[in-house]
Amino acid sequence: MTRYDHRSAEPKWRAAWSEAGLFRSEIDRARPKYYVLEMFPYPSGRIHIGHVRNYVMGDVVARYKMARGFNVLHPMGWDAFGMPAENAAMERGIHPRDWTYDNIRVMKEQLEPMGLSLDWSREFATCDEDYQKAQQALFLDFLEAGLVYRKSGVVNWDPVDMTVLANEQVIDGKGWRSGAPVERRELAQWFFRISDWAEELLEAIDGLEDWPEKVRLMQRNWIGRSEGLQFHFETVGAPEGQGTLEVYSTRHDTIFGATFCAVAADHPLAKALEGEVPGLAEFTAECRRSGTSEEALQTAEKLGFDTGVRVRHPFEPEKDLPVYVANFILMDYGTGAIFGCPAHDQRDLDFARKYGLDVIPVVAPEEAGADFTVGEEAYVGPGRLVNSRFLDGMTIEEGKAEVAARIEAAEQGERKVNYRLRDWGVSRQRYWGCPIPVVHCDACGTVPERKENLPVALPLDVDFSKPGNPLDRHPTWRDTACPSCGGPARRETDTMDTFVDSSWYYARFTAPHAETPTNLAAADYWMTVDQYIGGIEHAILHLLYSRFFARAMARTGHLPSSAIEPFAALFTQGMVCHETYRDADGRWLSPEEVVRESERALRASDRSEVEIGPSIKMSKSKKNVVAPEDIVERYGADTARWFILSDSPPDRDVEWTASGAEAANRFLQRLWRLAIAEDLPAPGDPVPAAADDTATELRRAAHRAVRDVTADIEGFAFNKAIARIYELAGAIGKAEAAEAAGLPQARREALELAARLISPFVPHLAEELWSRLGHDTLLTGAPWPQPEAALLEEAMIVLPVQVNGKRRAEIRVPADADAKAVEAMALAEDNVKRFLGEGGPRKVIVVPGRIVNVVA
RNA sequence: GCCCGGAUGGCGGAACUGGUAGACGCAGCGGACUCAAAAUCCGCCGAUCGAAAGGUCUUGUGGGUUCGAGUCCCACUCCGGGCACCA
Repeated sequence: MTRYDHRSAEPKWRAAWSEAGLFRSEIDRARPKYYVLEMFPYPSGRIHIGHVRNYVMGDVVARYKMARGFNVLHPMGWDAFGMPAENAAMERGIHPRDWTYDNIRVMKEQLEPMGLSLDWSREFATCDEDYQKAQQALFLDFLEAGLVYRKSGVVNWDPVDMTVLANEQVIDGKGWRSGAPVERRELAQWFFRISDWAEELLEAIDGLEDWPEKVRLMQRNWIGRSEGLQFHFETVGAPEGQGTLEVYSTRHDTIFGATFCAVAADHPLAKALEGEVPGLAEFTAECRRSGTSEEALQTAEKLGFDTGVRVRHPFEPEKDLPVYVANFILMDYGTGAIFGCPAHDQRDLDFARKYGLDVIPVVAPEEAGADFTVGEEAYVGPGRLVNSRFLDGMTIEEGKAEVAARIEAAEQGERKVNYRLRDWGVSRQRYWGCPIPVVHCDACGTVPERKENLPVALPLDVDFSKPGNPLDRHPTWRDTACPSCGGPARRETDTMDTFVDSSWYYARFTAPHAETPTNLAAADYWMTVDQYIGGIEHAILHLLYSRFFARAMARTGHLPSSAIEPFAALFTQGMVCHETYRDADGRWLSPEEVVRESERALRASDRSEVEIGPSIKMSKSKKNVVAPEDIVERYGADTARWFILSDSPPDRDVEWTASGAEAANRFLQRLWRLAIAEDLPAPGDPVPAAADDTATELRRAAHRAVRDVTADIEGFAFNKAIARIYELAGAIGKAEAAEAAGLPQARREALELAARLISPFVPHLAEELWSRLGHDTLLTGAPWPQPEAALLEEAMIVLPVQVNGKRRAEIRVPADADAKAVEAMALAEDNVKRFLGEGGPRKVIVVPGRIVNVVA
C-alpha cells in the first residue's frame, strides 16, 4: 500500500511557500493587520519540544488569521545576550559571540523543517550591533527624559566571582557558582524609574481583558499597592538632625497599641548612632551580612537592638516608645522605619515577646469585650477599637480616617500610597550584554555618549581566565574622550540586564532595519501585538518590564501613544512532559534507550527491566527529552505539530508519548488515503440536487466540522478542533464504503473542507491533499471556508425524556415541533408510562431542542 | 502564613448560559484480511445486576438549592501554582 511520504512532500511545499513569498509581511492599509508573536528563544544550543509547542500554537493562529484575510505579521528572533554564553567561554574557551551565533545557526536549521509561517526577513538577535545601537539610543533618550538614573544601592556581591548576583542566584546565602558567602554591598547602579508608573501599570491591568486572570492577578500582587499614613514622631535623645522619626503604616488605627519603633540597619538614625551606642555597629554589620535570599529571610530570627533613643507618642505625650534597630525592617520600603503594634501584627508580636515589650490590644472582635487579650497569635481580623481614647468604639476604617485626619491637621504627616514595586536595577557587571552608553569624566561627571558615536560596541579581545567583569580589566576599552569636554574619561563598564533586550523587541520587529529604534509609521500600523504566546514563567518580570518600556518609548516618541500596552492578548501555554526512566542502578535513561511495552519498559540494549517514573517537564538532567529533529525525520513535522496540539488543552501541560506520536501519524496517513481514492469526481463537480440522505448526512457532518473547528481555533481550544477533525474523517471513511446518489461528490466536498480545516495545524499535508484533489493553487492563504447555514440545521432531532430527572426514553421529533406535540410524544413512550405508574404527570417541562422532564 | 487554580473511566481529556456525563485520542480486549507478520479494516471498552429488555450506582468528600447539578451555594479533603519580613 502506498503511503504519504513526508520526506518528499514537506520540503516541496515549504519551497513553494517560500517562492510565493507568502510569509513576508508588508504594510497594507487595505487589509486589517494581525500581529502574532511567540516569546523569542534564548539560543541555548538546541530547539526542544517546548519551543516547538510554543511556535506551532502561534503558527496555527497566524495561518488561520491569514486565511481570514488579515495582513499577518509573524516574526522570529533571538534573545541572545546572557550568562550561559560567558559560562561557555569560561569553561570551554569559546568566545561568547561565536558560541551564540553558532547556536542561532543550529537552532534556525532545526526550526526550518517545522513549516512555520515566519517572516525571516525580520529576524534579528539582540546581540546584533544594530540592535545594541538602537537600544543604547533608547537608553540615552530615557536618560534625558529622566526615566533612568544612577544611585547607590545594596546588592548581593559575590567576593570570589567579583560580580553582582540576582536574588535567585543566592542559595543559602552563598553564590550559586562560587559557593562563597554573599556580601551585601553598596554599589552605584543604573535604575529605570518603573516605580513612577506603578499606579498606571496597576490601573491598566483592568483593561487587559484578553490576558489570563492569573497573570493579571500576579502583576497586581507584584505591584503591591497599599494605602497608609506616613507621619513622624518627635525623638528624644537622638543625635543632631534626627529630631523626628518618619514612619509608614497601613494600620494607623492601632496607634494606641504601639509599644516600640524599629528602623532598618541602613536607616540614617541607625548610622548616626553607630559611633555612639556601644555594640550597635556590630549589630548593623551583622544585619548587612545576612543573606537576602527568600529562604534566609524566612528562617532568620527577628533580632533587635535597643538604641536607647525614644520617640514621643503623637496622642499620648506622656508616653515614650523605645526605638530599636531590627533586622526585618527594609530600608527601601516605606521610610525604613515602623511603629510596632504587637497585638495586631504577628511579626511585631514575636518581636515584643522576645524583648519583653508591652502588648496592648486595641482592636477587639465584635463578640469580645474590652478585656480582649492577645496570646501568641496577633489579632488581625475585623472589630472595634478599644483602649484608644477618642477612637474607642470605631471600626478599623473609621479609626484610620480619624487618626489620619488628626495627624494631617497637626501637620505631622499625610496619607500616602506605597507600592511594593521597586525601581528596576539594570546594571550588570558582565561582558555579554548591551553596554550602557555613558562615560565617566573627572571634570564633567557622568556624561551620556553622543548618539553619533553609537553603538558603544563590546571589544572582542577579552579575557575570561579570571573572575570579574572582563570589560573592567580590558587594557584599552575603558579609555575614551569625554563627550562633553573632550578630556580623558572612562567608559561605564556595566552592561544592561538582558530583560532590557526583551522589553522592546516586539516593537523592533515592526521595522527591524530602521536606523532609529523604531519607525513610527510601521509601529503605528503593526502595534500592538494582537496575540502574544509564551510560558507562564514570564508572567511578571518580562511582561511588566515590557509594559513599562512601551510607555517609556511612547513618552520619548518611539511608539505611538496607542501602543502603550504592548500585548493586547496573552496566552500562556503549558509545558511538554515525558515519562522518566531509570535502570536497576538508578541511572536515568533517555526514551531512545528504552523499549516501551504496554505496562512496562525495557532497556533496548539488554532487555533488562526499567523503572518508569512520573511524567515531568523535559530536562537534560532526567534525560526525558525528545529531540524534535528525530520526530521530524521519522514522521515529519506535521505529525509532531498534530500530536503536540491534539492531546491536551494548550494552557495545560502535555505528555509526549511515542504511542501518541504514532497515532498522530496514523491519522495523517488515513486522511491521505481517503483523499487519493480513485472514485472521486473531478474538482468543481457539484453535489447533485437529487442527493441521497447518506450524501446529505456527510455534507452536514462536514459543515458542522467547519463551524466547530472555526470556533475552537478562535477559542484557543486546538485539542477540541482536532477532535472535530477526527470525527469528520470518521464520517468520510464510513461514506467510502457506501453507495448513494451524490455521495462521491459529497465525499469530495468533505475532503476539500478537511484539507482547509487542517491547514493551520498540518500545513504540508493540507497542501498535498489539496493538490491530490486536483487543485493547482496553493491552499496556504486561501480563504477560510464558511459553513452553509442550511446544512447546519437539522429537520429531525432526538430529545431525551426524563421522569423525575432520570432519563427513561428518547423521542425523535421535528426540530420545530411545538411543546404540546413533544409532550404528547414523550408521554406515549412505554418506558415513560412505566415509571410514571398510576396517576398522570404532575408537571411536564419541555426545554425546546434540549430535553423533556416529566414529574410524577 | 496569604492569594489563586484544579479534582470527571486504566490514561490525556470532552460536556454551550443548569438539560442524554464520558466526545475525540491513547492503552486494552475481540474479530476480519494473511501461510505468518506488519499495515489496514470492523466491533467492544466507567462500575455493577441481568440471557435480554432494562435496572442500580457513578464527575474528590459531606450537605443544600432545583423539575433537573460535573456545572450554582455552604463546609471539608487532597493536589498544583504564585507571593511572602512590604509595615
